[in-house]
Formats: sequence, structure tokens, C-alpha cells
Amino acid sequence: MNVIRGARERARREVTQAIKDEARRQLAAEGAARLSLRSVARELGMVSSALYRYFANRDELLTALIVDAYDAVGEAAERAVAAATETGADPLGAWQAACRAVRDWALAHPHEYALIYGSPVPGYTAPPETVVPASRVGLALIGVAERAHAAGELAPPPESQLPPPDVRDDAWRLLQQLDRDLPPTVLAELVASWAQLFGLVSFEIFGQFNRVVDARAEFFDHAVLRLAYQAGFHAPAAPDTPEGAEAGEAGRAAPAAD
Amino acid sequence: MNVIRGARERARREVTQAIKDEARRQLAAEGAARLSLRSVARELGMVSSALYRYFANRDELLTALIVDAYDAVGEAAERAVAAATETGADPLGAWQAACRAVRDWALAHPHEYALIYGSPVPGYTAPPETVVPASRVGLALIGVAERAHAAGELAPPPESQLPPPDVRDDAWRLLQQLDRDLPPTVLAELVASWAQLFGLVSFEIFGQFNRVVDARAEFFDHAVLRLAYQAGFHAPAAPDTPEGAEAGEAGRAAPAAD
DNA sequence: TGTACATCAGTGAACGCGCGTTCACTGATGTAC
DNA sequence: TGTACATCAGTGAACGCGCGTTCACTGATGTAC
Repeated sequence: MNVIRGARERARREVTQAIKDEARRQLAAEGAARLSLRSVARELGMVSSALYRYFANRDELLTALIVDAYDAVGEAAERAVAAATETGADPLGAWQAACRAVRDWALAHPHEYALIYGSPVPGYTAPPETVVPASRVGLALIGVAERAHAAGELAPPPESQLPPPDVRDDAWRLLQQLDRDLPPTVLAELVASWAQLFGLVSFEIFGQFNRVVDARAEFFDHAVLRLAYQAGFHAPAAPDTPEGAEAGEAGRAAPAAD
Repeated sequence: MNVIRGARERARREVTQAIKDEARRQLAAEGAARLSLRSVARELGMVSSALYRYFANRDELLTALIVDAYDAVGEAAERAVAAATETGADPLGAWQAACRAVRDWALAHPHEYALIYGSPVPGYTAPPETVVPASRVGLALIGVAERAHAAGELAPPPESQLPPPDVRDDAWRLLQQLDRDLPPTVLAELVASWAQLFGLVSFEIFGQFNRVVDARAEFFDHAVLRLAYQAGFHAPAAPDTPEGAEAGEAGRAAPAAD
């Protein structure tokens, strides 16, 4: 599969990569809307029509960049989870590591982040091949939750805060599709946390925190911890105060709940 | 102030409005990146250079649209809060109403939403005049929380989940600036909830919920309720289960906390 | 009320620019016998 | 190993397009006396 067949094929791979790299550079400099085949070609010392040997049109190049970006942020999250798990972190630590990895990637690649989590590019509709890469971060988070669930470290939300039936139905259907082992109520909260995680990242990347939040890393770390609790992860006990015996403890005290 | 001085001034107001309306129409059809002075002028039956009597350049028109959009969504949220308060809703109801208003506005004006909460427009930097309109939704949410706090219906987070010192410092500074009466820990959670609210809306508007969430209104309503609890609003008690006596109750049991 | 002048909205032509995409072509690399 | 042909990367010119912005102008509306 990775065998190189000849000079032609090797060259093709390299030029394709060079085109994407240059396109990414222009994305970072100007944003997706200003990405142009002509200027990519110019920068590579090619004539613009030559790019059509590699990408059928501008949208196809955009799709390649989108897929690469989803894969990059997804892989960052997956690696963070793997590293945390290897070093013996608990599920809460793995969750935080995954979220941090997403934020770090976004800060390092703001325009690629905007390409996938910002406004859709006008006149462009994402083809089906983007669907799988787009789900990697979400699946990584689900994986963390699943391991927590297996270890008995997840509590479904209290009965007074259960999601409504339609939402649980969606979650149940999704569980079937993904073949995962989680209570539907937990998955529903997890989907909300997933969206909310990107709300935190987007506000930081897109400048909404200017003049509002200065201690951004600390703010983010704290917020994603609370997201985890919302999704059902046990909060650390604080034995000296009654509040310490809250969400997590209540869940543990109610084994009938899942 | 609203006195009309003459035909010239009246005409100027009307044409300015017509330009913005047509620009908004094109925004909805094509997105911000494709908004062009020439096509706005064309559609209005004017020559493109005539627009320069009304807006110094393209960026100034964009700024006007951005300010209008922030004002529109901010006003929607404020009205929803006022209506809820007038009809005797509790703070939790007002919170939910505000969030729903934001979502409804976004669904009705997806491209204007993308203009203000999506990727920044390349080559455009928001001038200071956008800052105040941009804060209206956040201030509406703070207002709801403040009324809840005054009514004793807000609990700061449990001690084991307090935000770190730097985050509390940010919150304290912000409280001074805004001259609001809330515990800093609550404001910190509120800022996170604010960002997370837009995460939920953006994921829906930008298509990330496709094939994931079907019951979108129900999902949203439930998620923003949990956001409210996270920010400290009392959850409804569920007297028949121990979990019912959770977050909110614990807060009430610890008056020393604020 | 009437006249002279200032203000200002809108015109039309022009400048210089970059874009995506097509097409007939050249010449190098790969393949079959 | 050598030859004939097929494949394919890259060229260069062209098509047709729309864009933001400037500028000298016309003619209508408003203002001061």
C-alpha cells in the first residue's frame, strides 16, 4: 500500500502535498474565501492550469483541506486521550487532555479551525467524504466517556434533569449507529458538551473573549471540567464541605439510576 | 431627535436603509465574503460609485451590517427577558426565554448570525463601535442572573468546583467594569455558559448536528437548562429522589459561600 | 417673494486588478513487445 | 536491449467575468440675504 511504484507516482504525491501545503499557508494568511488556485500555482512556480492535473476545481482543493483539518484536530484529540490513558490518568484527566488538545490545535491553526468550525464557505457544500473525519473529536470524547462508564465513574443526570424523550430517542438511535455502550442520557449530555466545548474554543479564537477573559487557559481548563461533570463524570469529592458530596456523590449513591 | 429636517435628510435616511436592506439580502443569498458594493448598487438601480455617498467603503458597510446584527440578536434576547419577566416567569424561565430568542433569531437569520459569530471576515477588523452591541446578549444573561441572585435563587458553585484564582480575578474586574452585583464565581460560570450557548447555536446553524441531533428544539431547551444550573440557577427539586436535592439545594445549604 | 450661491446625490467612464476554467500544445516518463 | 506507442505533467494563451475605487461632471435641493 505504501510501496512507491515509480517516479511519476512519487512526483504526483509530492506535488499534491506541496499544493495543499501552499494552500494551507494562504489560508492562514488570508482566510478561506481568499484562497485562489491562481495564487497557489503562482507561489509554486507553476502555471494555474497545471493545478487541474491534481484537483478538478477549487472546491475539490477546499474539500481536501477540510478533510485534512478535521483529521488533524481529530488526531490531536485521539493522541491526547491515548497519552493520558497510558500515563494512568483517570477519565476526567483524559477528558481534559482531549479538550486541551482541541484548543491547542485551534490556537496553532486558527484559519484551519475557522474553515471547519466557522461559517460555511459560501457556495461550497461539504461532500460526504468529510463526514467521517468530522466525527473524530466527538468519537474521542465518547471513547473517554465509555471508559469512564465501564469503570463505574459515570453517573447519569439526576432524574429531575433528564433530557426529554425525543432527545433520548435521538441518543438511543445514535448509540445503535455507533455501536457504543453508554446510557442514552449520558450520550445526550455528551453531545451537548461536545457542542459547548467548541463554543468555548470558537469564542476564544474568534475574539469574543477580548476584554472579557484574560486568563484563557485557566478559564478553559475549568470550563471543560464542569462540562465533564455535566456529562456525568464524577466530580472530585471535597470531604470538608457538604457541597463536595454533590453531583458525583449523588450519582454514586443511586446505583439504580443506570 | 426624530424630527425630520427636510427632503434631503429624509431621502438620505431612506437610501441608507435601502442599501443596508439590499446588502442583507445578498448576505443571506451568498454570504459575507461575496457581498459586493457593485451588486448592491446594481440591484438598487444605482451606479456603483453612488454608494460612496453613503459608505466610505466596503468595510464601512460591513460594519453597519455587523452592528445591526448584534443589535437585532441583542434586542431579541432583551425582549424575551422582558416578556418572560412581565408574565411572571421565574429567573430560570427568563434564562430559557433569552436563549431561545437567540436560537430563533439565528435560525431566521443564519447568514447574519454567521457574520457575527462565525469566522471573522478576512481582511476586516471590527472597529470599536461594534463592542457595545456585541455585548448585549451577554448583558441580558447577566441581568437575568442578577435578578435571580437578588431573589436568592442563585447558588455559587460548590467549593470543590470553584474556578481558579486567575479566573475569579477576571470576573471580579469585569464586575467592577459593568457595575453589576453578582458573586465573581457566578459571573465566571456565566461567561462560560454564554460561550457554550453559542456553541450550541453555532453547531446547529453550521450543520454539525446533521445526522446527530434531530429533535433540535428539545435538545436545545434541555441543554440551556443545564447551562443555567451550571451557572448557579437552582434546579427544580425532585422530592421523590435523592438526586433532586442536588446542586441548588447544596448551595442553599451553604449560606457562607458568597 | 426672488435671486445668487453652496451643498450634495447621483452619473458614467475609466483604472487596474485578480479570478476560475478551457484548450490545443509540447516533451518527458512509463509500458508492451 | 531497443523500438513504438500511450500516458500524463506542465505550458501559455485566451475567454469572460466581477470587483473596489477615483474623478470630473450635471442637476436638483437647500440656504442666506
